[in-house]
Amino acid sequence: MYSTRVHSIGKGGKTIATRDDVAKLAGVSGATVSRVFNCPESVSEASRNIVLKAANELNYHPNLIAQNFAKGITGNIGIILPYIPNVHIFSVYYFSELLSGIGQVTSEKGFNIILFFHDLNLRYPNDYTKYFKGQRVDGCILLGTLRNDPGLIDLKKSGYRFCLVNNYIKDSGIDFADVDNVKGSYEAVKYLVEKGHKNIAFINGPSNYTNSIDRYQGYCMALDEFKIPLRKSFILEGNYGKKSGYIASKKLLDLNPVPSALFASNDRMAAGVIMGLREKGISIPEDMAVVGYDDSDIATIVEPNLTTVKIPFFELGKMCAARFLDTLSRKSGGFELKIEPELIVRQST
Amino acid sequence: MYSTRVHSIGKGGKTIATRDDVAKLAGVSGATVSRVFNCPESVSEASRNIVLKAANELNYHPNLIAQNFAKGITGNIGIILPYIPNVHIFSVYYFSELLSGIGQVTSEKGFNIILFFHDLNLRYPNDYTKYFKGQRVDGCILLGTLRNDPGLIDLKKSGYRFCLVNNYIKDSGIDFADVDNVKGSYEAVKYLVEKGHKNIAFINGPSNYTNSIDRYQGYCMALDEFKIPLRKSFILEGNYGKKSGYIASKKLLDLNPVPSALFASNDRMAAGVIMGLREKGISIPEDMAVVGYDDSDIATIVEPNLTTVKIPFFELGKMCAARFLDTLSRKSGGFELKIEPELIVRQST
DNA sequence: TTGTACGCGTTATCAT
DNA sequence: ATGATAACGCGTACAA
Repeated sequence: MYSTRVHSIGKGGKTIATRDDVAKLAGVSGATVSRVFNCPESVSEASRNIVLKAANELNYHPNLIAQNFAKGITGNIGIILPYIPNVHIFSVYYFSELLSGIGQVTSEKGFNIILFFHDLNLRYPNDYTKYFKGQRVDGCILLGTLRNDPGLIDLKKSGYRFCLVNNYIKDSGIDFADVDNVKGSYEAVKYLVEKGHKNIAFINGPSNYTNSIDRYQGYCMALDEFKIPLRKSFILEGNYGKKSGYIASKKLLDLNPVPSALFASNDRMAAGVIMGLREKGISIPEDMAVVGYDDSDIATIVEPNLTTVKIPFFELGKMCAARFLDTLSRKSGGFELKIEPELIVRQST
Repeated sequence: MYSTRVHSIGKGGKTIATRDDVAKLAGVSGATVSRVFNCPESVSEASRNIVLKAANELNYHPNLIAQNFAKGITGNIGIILPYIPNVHIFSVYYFSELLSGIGQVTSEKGFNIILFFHDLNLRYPNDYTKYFKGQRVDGCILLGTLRNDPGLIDLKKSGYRFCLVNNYIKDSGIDFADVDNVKGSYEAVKYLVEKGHKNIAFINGPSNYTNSIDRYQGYCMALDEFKIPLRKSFILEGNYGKKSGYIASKKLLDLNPVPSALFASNDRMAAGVIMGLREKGISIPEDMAVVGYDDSDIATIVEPNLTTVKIPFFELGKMCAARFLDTLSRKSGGFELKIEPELIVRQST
């Protein structure tokens, strides 16, 4: 009888040695082979050497899938990314940085990262449970989720293990790691006010991101503190893309009064604004001061370099992953992390 | 007797239903349950309905790990990324784009992507076989590998399934998807020559990348074609970072003769050069024409916008993944893909 | 069409 | 210190 399974066939037809192959060659039981690889101190030196020699001879390596399968874990952490066809999510600064940070921590702890591309174009509410149902991950970290997404509440109810980065839902009990965007925004606007600006326009991102809401709140707080009236007409909305900043810049000069400063809720939009203003002959910062947000690589590429609010996304990713892995192994309870941003002053103000 | 295994415990202590749980509830065998999920047409409608009802009641979902384990496949494609502590690899334009492209194709085909961070600081030669030995992936795509890395030859000999992106090794039999960088570079320099430039400096990336060698070759080819002598002093080396371009720009004006044009082998270095030249009061393109490479997002952010060679990395990632998955399923033989870049003319020339 | 039974490569328990 | 052996959840050849 002959098995048609492909299991032990790999590497161009060569057979892959299993634990029991090694056991047979070494003249010991399979259990002893396992012990040599898992708790070598519980095996006599003699047996250990025989087993290691046999393992080496057969080029044996424990099958990680089988190992995890037997242990009832996967060793995989899922990362759920928003996916919109032809939008290249990795090119967005903060996703890139976050992923690098998460990847560093998880790989140090021996976990694999599995990427899931979540199609946001599907009908509401988002079903995130599908990434957990096949039990191929021990838990997931969700990036780029929307504010008050009911799918997140459903996911929480389902009992699966997950956390959010760069978003949070108050009183939901959902773990998260985020930036204190209220404070970041407040500091930026406060700085402009202290430089003597009273007419400060604000171009924000879409309101379906918690980020945007928080940044708006910080803007209001700073104005309020200095008794500067809030003008609705000064609030513009972009989509965090450069082009939307460019478009917004065209409206800026038609405002009455014309603002002397602009706060953009990310650097890309700030770059678009600067491009648009330059076309109109406005010089920065003399005619208009501009403050960005993120301190992405763009901030030191645009001319003049951007004054901006620095968000340490890489660190955020690391912290989030570390806490999440702790939580998974039940070493700790839930977590709600907020890290502090920092204002970086450059030539655009 | 009571099992301490965590297998069926998840979701906060609730039990996860298995195939045999469903079978018992439905009053059929486990095999029938499997059939309902794998080849429903081979099951009578009556049984099928009973099984589906039971499965629904128990909230049953086949365990993907166990499924693949039984089938002897993993369903995972590994992506090996160069990892250097505190260097944020995802922030590099071409990694981001490639990953997005690969991710799109693999997820469409039902594969998971597992990211591996390969520490380049370990001693030579690179051992890539470790990512395969645990048999947790069906194959790997390697990004950012170095020219003639002996570790790649070793890996090929080992018989594991893999391919390269953005690199290749001649006559090695290693599958790859790359850009025709000789041609891209040739077109860029030819364009400068045709604009009347004779003194064209070149800032290249490190020579341990095949990319760099190819771009150098294209530069030489174009000069040769127009009988322009190659000046060694015109060849500068950077590290593909903005800062290295900035540093190189300082040497540019000391050359004799002073070049009237510069070709940089990526946009980041071109941006650095422009920044440096601006400090010296050199205006672009009047005093010095600058051409970049990649057409990354930076190209339209720097002022003036960069004339550059557009590399469709996203498409490259898609093509590579598609062919690689084909190869894995033995639908096709090896592949050697080279895609054509395109010159984009903007204001910097 | 359906059920039985074995195998996948481990871990972990229990005897010895 | 070591060996048998039962899980783990599923696919599937074979028999019925």
